Amino acid sequence: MPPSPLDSPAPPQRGEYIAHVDVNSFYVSCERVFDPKLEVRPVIVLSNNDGCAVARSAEAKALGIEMGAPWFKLAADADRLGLVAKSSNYELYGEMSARVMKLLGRFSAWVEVYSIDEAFLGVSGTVDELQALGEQIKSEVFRLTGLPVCVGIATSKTMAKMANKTAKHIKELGGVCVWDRAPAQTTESLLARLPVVEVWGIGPRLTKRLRGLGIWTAKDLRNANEVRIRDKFSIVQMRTVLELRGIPCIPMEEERAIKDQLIFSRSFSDPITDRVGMEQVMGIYAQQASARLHKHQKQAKILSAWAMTSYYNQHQDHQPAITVKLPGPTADPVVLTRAAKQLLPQILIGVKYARAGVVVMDLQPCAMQETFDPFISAHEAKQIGPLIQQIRSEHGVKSIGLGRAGLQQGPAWEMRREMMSPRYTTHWRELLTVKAA
DNA sequence: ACGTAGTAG
DNA sequence: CGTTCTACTACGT
Repeated sequence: MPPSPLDSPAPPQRGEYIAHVDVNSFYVSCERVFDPKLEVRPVIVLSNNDGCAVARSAEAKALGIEMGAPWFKLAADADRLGLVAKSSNYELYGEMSARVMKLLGRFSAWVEVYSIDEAFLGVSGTVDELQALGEQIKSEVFRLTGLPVCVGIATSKTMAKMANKTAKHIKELGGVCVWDRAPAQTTESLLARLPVVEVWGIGPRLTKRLRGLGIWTAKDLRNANEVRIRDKFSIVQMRTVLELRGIPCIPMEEERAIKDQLIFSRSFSDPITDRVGMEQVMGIYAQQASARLHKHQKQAKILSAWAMTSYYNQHQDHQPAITVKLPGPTADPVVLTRAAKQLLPQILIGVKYARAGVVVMDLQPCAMQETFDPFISAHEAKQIGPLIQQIRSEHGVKSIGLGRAGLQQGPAWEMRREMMSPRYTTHWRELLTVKAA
């Protein structure tokens, strides 16, 4: 039956929705909770090594400070601008995150923790009920943690993210945006003004290629032929097109009990140009990976190691990498170190390597039972890894280490603070040597 | 199965 | 001179 002006208003439709909750400038907001003087000032939080800005307050953004802006370019002007920079305090952020996520569990039994400061919630109701729910989430999180969040609610994850972005940008919304509650005219114009790079899942490379197809805005992408998009790009981008139409294609996920891989990688304060230096790095990184595997009670079946020159090094570009099948599932530092050092033959003398990393993959939980395994290594059987961890916890992390990674007087790069992540570095730079094999 | 590309936060 | 770190999915071979 065609609608007529005499019809009573449609009864409010209850529907299944997804709420996206995101803490505003998360790291900065955490700092502000414990240091209110930072309110109203432009504040940034720096990455490891105090390398670049990874979180910016609204005031800092207003100063034109970009995400990833290198601190060395900002430091000179900081005083003049009244800019406050803080080094990362990941322990603090992790704990604040846990508080927020626990709170969100009160509003939905279906919470997917997407990142340290974001979650998706399965919710349902009329758009007005959802508006009230969003406002309640926002005020309760603030009341109980001191952290400001925005809430976006829509029928797909991509649109929930879009709604959240809208809530952040249009301050009249008060930090909550229920997409379907806004007049179509409004949402259409929002999509038409939003550059396609702002869409969740569309990065700079895809943006360039999409422009070649005449797709510049979120609206252009939504209206694109999804099959054509799939053929030109991949199934992922086709899903994005459908999600922009409000059709959920990205399911809510269970918490991943077992991560697929674990990475330890760092940039060096000074480049490494020889195999001895790289050998030491591989030893340290492999032992870090081992420690994390132990902590999570996991074992790995595959190890990759890689090194690379700086992205900014115009003269050299070398990215050696290896992948090694481990003799069996293991977290043993001796086995992992030996595997990681297989990268060394590929290291070219004189090339300035700027970073390196160790990746362990194909992770599985440690078997609880003590099974007979003819392939288990001698060190593993003797539990060298757990022993090292225990000694470190009792005598400090500088007390013990394997091979070159245990040298207390390492080469210059090792002593630079830039080598270290804010939490772990203060520990593992002070290792001693022990012969384990 | 493995290496590469791209993306997110 | 110098620009983070971790983790995922998809694709090509």
